[in-house]
Amino acid sequence: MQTEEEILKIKKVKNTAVRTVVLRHLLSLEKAQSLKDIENALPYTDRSSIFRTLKTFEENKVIHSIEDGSGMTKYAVCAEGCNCDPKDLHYHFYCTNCDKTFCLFDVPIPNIQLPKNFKLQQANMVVKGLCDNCNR
Amino acid sequence: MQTEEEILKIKKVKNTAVRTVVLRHLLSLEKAQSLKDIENALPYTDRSSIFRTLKTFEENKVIHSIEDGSGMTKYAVCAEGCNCDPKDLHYHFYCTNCDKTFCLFDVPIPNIQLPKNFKLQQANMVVKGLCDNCNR
DNA sequence: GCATTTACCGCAACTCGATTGCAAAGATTA
DNA sequence: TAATCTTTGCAATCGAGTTGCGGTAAATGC
Repeated sequence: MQTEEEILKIKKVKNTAVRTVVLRHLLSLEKAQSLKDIENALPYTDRSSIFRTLKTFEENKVIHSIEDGSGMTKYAVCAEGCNCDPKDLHYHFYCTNCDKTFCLFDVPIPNIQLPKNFKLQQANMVVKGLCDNCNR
Repeated sequence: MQTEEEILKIKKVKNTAVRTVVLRHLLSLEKAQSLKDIENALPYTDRSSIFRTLKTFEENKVIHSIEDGSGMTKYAVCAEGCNCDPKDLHYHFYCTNCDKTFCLFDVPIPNIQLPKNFKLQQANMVVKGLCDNCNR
């Protein structure tokens, strides 16, 4: 497991107080977080600072964003070695009961045969249902 | 191809002026439309009426909604016989250049082996890239 | 056919997540 | 140190989505 400092260094993002605390928070959780989640967890850090930090992280591929259909964009730390290429794609699972979003790194994404002349750049694959905790 | 009246009858949705015009508009286009798209195309129809119409259509499985990551929910008419079950899933393609969203009915969705005790209800699979028109 | 109930429509207002302008504080460079 | 660039915090704004409400139209009961 890499530390915040190592990740920021590798991704060439300057280390600041807000960036460290946001990244540490994301690393400490296994689930994707919304801006509001992070804001609530870090009450002394300003929302717009967190917002801009997330944008910076995304541009530099420290994190990736997920549209899970909950109405809020969520963010999760990229896996080590991830370049956010199509090959780094993975499914996300959104629990419709507890509103949590999981990265399904272990579920392979098949090759998608697009129509002629369409070019794949990215994908956002969200599977919805009940997570193990809510499926009882 | 079914007419608006036939579809509404089959899906047990009462036919009204707004519903007819909205459904006709969606049927006339091969691409998924946002509320704003529809609003712009139907300048004499009120936004909230269109909004409620879309909600009604969605509840009654006349249309399905797509979160393509553009920030706006888009809507497309369900294929004939669609029940919006997981088996009726299909990929959507979002063109990052022209902002259009296509239903890829012909691309099969593989079985997704979820982690133990997770239950699939729905999915939102959006592939992003360039459409044939923009990929030149 | 007429009264009553229910559903639909249009307008305006509001909610809330996302985003931006700006000035102060901090870091970097010359 | 001075000049420059970046980051931060606050407040304001934007825009998609949603709702309350009164009026109108359609369906139902008598």
